[in-house]
Amino acid sequence: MALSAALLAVAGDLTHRINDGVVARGFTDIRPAHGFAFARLAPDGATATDLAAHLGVTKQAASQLVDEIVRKGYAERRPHPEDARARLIVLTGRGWACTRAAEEAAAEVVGRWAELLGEGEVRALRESLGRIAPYGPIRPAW
Amino acid sequence: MALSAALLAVAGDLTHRINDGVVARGFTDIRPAHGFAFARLAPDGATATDLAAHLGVTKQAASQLVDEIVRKGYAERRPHPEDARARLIVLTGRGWACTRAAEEAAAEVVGRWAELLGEGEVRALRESLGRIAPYGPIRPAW
DNA sequence: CTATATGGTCAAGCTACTTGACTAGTTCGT
DNA sequence: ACGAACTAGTCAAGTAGCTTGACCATATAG
Repeated sequence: MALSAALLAVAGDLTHRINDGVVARGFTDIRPAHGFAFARLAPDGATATDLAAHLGVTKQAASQLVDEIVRKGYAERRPHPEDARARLIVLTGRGWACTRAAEEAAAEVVGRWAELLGEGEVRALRESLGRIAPYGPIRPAW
Repeated sequence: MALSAALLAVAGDLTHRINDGVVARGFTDIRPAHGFAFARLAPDGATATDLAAHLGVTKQAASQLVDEIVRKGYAERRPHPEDARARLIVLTGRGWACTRAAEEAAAEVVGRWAELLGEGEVRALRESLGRIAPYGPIRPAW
């Protein structure tokens, strides 16, 4: 199997399994895309435009996504401390809980890889992928 | 950076770069999803239902995708030799050319990785990913 | 202090998917 | 061998998540 095909197959499977794990932990109303958004919001919040750039979509699409996660109680819009035009989107408690659930689910999958490959090989994998990972937006796979 | 995040970032980037490479080679009217379809059709053709299972979508969606690539000249529907209900979808010359273009583009990206990591590490990467790659459908990343 | 750029919203439209209902052909059970 | 159940594919309608375009409010540069 070609490297690129294997990589895409593993990535698709990983996304799917993380989503399943998050759903299994009781967060049934979100999609994988939201997880990528949460990852950007997690440290200190972000503006809708930041989020748009991170996800590689228009700011309108990002704004709609924010509407949704706000409506579902995962985040809230606050006035931005330094720019009266902007809003700072921050995770709520529920948002953080969901983020932790995603991390647990991801760790579970990686744990299964460790059983197949061994710890050393998993470390090497992380190391290699980390060195070729891009800086730009995290896009959906297609 | 976490392993799962790095993997998804690399996969998203790879998909995007392959698509760019395919477009640069003159195939401007297709999307990454079509490439996954071509991969399934390439050896000996497949039925729409096979394709649906491979892509993880409904057969109606697969059928619509087939409509599109037939209309654009990448594939054609033939009567199935063994089942009068079914149609065998096979690539045309243009479909094969596009598939080769995608392989070239993928090889180009992997070549860049080899510059960053070295040949040995790329081999190890392929080996590791091959061992954790799933058998099921190749899904879009989300 | 005017001109231009930027953050965000509103509205409308598009596209790739979905669900549901159906026809034509195949396979299984007796 | 014949009817029941299953399977390949299509037609039609609906939906979700994105897009483009127009716009307002605030910020920044000349």
